[in-house]
Amino acid sequence: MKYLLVEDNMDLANAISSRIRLDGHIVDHAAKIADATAFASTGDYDLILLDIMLPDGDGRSFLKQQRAAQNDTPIIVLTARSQVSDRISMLDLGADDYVTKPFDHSELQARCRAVLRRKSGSAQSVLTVGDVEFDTLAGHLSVKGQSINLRNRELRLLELLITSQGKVFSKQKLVDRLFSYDDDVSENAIEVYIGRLRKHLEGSRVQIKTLRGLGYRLDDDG
Amino acid sequence: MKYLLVEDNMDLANAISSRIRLDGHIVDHAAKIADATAFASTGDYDLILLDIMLPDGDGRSFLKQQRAAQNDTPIIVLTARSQVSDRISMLDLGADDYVTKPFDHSELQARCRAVLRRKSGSAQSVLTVGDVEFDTLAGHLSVKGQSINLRNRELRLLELLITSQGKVFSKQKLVDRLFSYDDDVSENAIEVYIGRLRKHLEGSRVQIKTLRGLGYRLDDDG
DNA sequence: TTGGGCATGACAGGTCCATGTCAGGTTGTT
DNA sequence: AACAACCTGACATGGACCTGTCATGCCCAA
Repeated sequence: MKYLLVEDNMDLANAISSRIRLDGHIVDHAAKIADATAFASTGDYDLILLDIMLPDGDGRSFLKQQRAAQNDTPIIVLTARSQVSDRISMLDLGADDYVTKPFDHSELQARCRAVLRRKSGSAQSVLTVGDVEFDTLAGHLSVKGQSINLRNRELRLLELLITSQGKVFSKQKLVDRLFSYDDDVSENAIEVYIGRLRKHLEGSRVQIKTLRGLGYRLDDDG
Repeated sequence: MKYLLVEDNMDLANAISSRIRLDGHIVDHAAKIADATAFASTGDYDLILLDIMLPDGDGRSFLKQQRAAQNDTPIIVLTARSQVSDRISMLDLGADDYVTKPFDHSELQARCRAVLRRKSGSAQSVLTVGDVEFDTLAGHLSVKGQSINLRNRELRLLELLITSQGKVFSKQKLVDRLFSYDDDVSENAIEVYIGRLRKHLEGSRVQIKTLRGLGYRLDDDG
């Protein structure tokens, strides 16, 4: 999963970011609304964590802006305890949930999971394609009943491909979704990971097709 | 578990050793019967893997020698495919099993487990002492139903103490059983590990007693 | 057949974790 | 009290694993 954290307090931002990374996710960080807007416009995020008090404006405007622009990426608002009335209006403006500061990480984690589950539609976390089963929550793959260990990056890549099974992803798109803004990574990294994933999927009906010049697609050749 | 591998072919010996170590066990290696006898006399091994063709004599003599000396450490013989008649006589001489070369590691592994299980008497692998449950096969500890993660060395130490619950182990004895001949380790390492194990056992009725000048003993204070 | 896109084995850097040592403190025995 | 045995927090080391790059070779299209 790729998170966008919008928060101007650097200490807090770093703390939250590192916890999210520990869970194996990617985080980009924006300290201003202007930056947040630029990041969000890529549409590469699965979840946005939004502080309301920001130096160049109110989180509310960002929220309105996003929803007006048809961006339905889940947004969780981080509010201070005092701003009670705000919290309700946040939900009205299209926020998916809010967490009152101070919070501990396990609470935030739980809210994130809940929101992601709600948005992804299905209550269940196990996706099945052909003879492949993928548990998005546990991050676990099994092929023909055989359990297979994936490394984190392989996992995230497979998650992308399998949740939009049949869709074509360009290498650049995959880079954008799998890496944070400031690591800059060659597209070859994607080729390498596709190769590694293919190795894991050997013997399965499910395979990753190369569309020369376009990208990759997960197919079920049943 | 501590293994003694008696094998003169260095390549094969190294291959087998490293696989055994990967399983978290200790291996000492002897290339000659003379060395093997010296090693085995310590009685610190849980299992002996014995090649028959050795430069300074026949594995048979070693086997006879050990059994005559009342050493009932399990012995698995490694034979070449041709030596058919030998294999039966091996069992008569007191071998517990044999494996014909070439074999793959999973086969050897399975035979070792089988022999160890047979020798330890109980078919079940879960030992219970007081409010502590220890699964020797899975290498897993739980205290009062709470699952606890142990590191490999802690596991092996606990395994020793719990399978001979009530017996006193001197620090030197523990070093001999937990480490291979060529790592030389201070007795302080044992003190450290006892301390770590005690931490894991906090809140349990079961505890490790210090017998000053003598060693350690696992007790159930129920 | 030529060139760009793609595949892949080998490798280097980094991170995480298990492990044993050390130093200094505590306990127990004489 | 004095000495040895023992305990323990902090640390250095090393190995295992993850990860992205590189170099090289393959493959497909024109």
